[in-house]
Amino acid sequence: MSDLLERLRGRGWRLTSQRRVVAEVLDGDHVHLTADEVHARAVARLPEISRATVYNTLGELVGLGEVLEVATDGRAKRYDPNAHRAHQHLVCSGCGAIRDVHPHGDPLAALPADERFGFTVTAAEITYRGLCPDCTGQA
Amino acid sequence: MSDLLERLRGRGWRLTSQRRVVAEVLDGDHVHLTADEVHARAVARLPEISRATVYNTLGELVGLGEVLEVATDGRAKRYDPNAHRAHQHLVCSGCGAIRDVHPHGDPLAALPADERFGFTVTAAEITYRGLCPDCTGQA
DNA sequence: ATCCTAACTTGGACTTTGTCCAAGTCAATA
DNA sequence: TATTGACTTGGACAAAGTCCAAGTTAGGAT
Repeated sequence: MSDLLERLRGRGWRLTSQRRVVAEVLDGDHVHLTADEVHARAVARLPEISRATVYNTLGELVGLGEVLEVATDGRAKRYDPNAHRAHQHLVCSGCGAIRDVHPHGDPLAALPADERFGFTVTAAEITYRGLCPDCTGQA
Repeated sequence: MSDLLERLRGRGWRLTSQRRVVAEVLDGDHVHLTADEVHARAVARLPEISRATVYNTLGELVGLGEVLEVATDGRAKRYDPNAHRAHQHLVCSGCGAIRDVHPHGDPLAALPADERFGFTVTAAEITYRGLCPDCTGQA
């Protein structure tokens, strides 16, 4: 993730301790935290960081294309640092767990021209739903 | 939509004027209203209907499988009465317009077993994004 | 036809998630 | 190390939705 910070500094970002902490919190695979979760973890490292700054920083990272915003339910948005490899999401209907997944083929290809209604279609987001191993038993 | 009301009555629904109005508002193709929009249109027909009842009724219709809840952005959920024919959604990034679309092939088939992480996968929701004809020119 | 009652509706308070702003602080350049 | 514009802060505000006690009513029972 420190390469991320370097990259952002190259883009004129001022490197504050708050931004560093947010970037650190988002580091890793299969990370899909809500803004509040990011804030909670950031506070653990930098107690005085404010909610507003976390929202600002997340918004900037999304705008810069470094983090994806994922809305898998009607609740809080989640932030996914895995923005540089195309992927989709698999969500557990029981506990809400999320995994990054890689379906094969181009999802856009499945939408025929006569179903595009004149739109210029540029992306397809897929949410696969099911029960994770832990939740399959219970229910 | 009156067949819907009959069906629900068969399931023990009490047929109130409020529920009838909500069902009427949701009638049609390519309908993707937010709860507030449903409320506004319901009020036009039945001025004293409350927001709480609209939320209750929408929640019941979703629970009964008669209406789909669609969250295409991080904003308000939308309610789609076209629950009985499988379809996906095409959303305009400019103005938010939504169309029902029917990609071919089974979206689930594109997710290989080794990308399922032990989940029992039951559904795939696809959101295609792009610009509608009206928004393609501007931007 | 009318009565009864569980089911439904209501309005308002409350929660969650997120945005906005004026005032204070600080990273980075000179 | 002084300066300054970018950044951060906390609190007020807004949008979307939930919850609840009290009042109303659809529809079966009489």
